[in-house]
Amino acid sequence: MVKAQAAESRIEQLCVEHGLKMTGQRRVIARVLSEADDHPDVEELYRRALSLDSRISVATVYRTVRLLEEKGILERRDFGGGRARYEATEHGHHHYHLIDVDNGRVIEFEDPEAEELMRRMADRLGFEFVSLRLELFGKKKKQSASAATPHRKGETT
Amino acid sequence: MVKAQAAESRIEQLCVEHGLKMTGQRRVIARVLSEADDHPDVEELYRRALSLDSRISVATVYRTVRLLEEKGILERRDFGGGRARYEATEHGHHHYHLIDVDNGRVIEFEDPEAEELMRRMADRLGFEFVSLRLELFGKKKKQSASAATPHRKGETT
DNA sequence: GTAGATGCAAATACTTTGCAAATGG
DNA sequence: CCATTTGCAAAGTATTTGCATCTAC
Repeated sequence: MVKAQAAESRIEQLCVEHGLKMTGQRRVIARVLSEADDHPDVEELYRRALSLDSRISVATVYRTVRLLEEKGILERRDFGGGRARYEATEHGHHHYHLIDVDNGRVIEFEDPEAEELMRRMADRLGFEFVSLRLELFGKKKKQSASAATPHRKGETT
Repeated sequence: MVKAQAAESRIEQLCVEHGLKMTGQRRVIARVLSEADDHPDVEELYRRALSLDSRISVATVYRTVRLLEEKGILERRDFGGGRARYEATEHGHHHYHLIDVDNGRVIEFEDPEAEELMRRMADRLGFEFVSLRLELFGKKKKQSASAATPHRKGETT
């Protein structure tokens, strides 16, 4: 009684839960997104999807990321440079991005205080908090006397 | 000995200080930018410039905002919606933006804590703080029991 | 006088869309 | 089956650029 089938990717599961029709193309794109640990733009998603299945067009990638964004499964990011970047929506623990201005690399970090602070700020301004966009730009320091890099989640593109 | 001439706009002064050649078009665009208290996109800057002087092309507006951004006189913003928005760089006291998700209106606010917090975060991650992009998205609350709206700077588009 | 700025239109870059053919539930 | 989705190419936006002409310094 074991289902002998290629494992459903995490994002594919979410698609099914949202009642989306799972075409071959969507399955591939969902898989690419599930396996990505960076912030690919559409062109890059298309490239990765093509390497898994050649019968995908870039228009479908555009349509799919738009759909998944509307469903709240994906989040669109803008790190400058014109093109939108995508990453899977995370449930509770939000993270933010530090962009290395010298090479464009992106480091994710968490900061529980930041959201707390901004929730209070929204409240004071008479608004209900919806979301927060927080991007830090910095240059890597040369000398590293401190070994600790707390809250660091990883470095990607 | 009084110079009888149309007052130099603040941004025009900055242009001169940066050694830019002051053409008629640049003077007009500088004036429009100096007088703006909102976050106009290129199309809007072009419209305002045209109303002061008809011999300006949109290409020049694009070229000028790019130049002024490179010189650090202007800052480019992205509030979603595809087009870049511009505002004059402020010296010391930075402000951030709260975007009303219902109507796209933008409210500026200050928060000394936010930058402090992010400077420390950058430091912990081994980076030298360069800048911070912070945008808050919210919905206006209905009932307003609190009269105080501290740090509020103004509401624009 | 001359390096640099401008206008115009064509080019680019990213994204969306119309339509006929293909397909998932 | 039939409502949806897809591919393709054309259309849309926002922005940049080549080139001849103009202009600030």
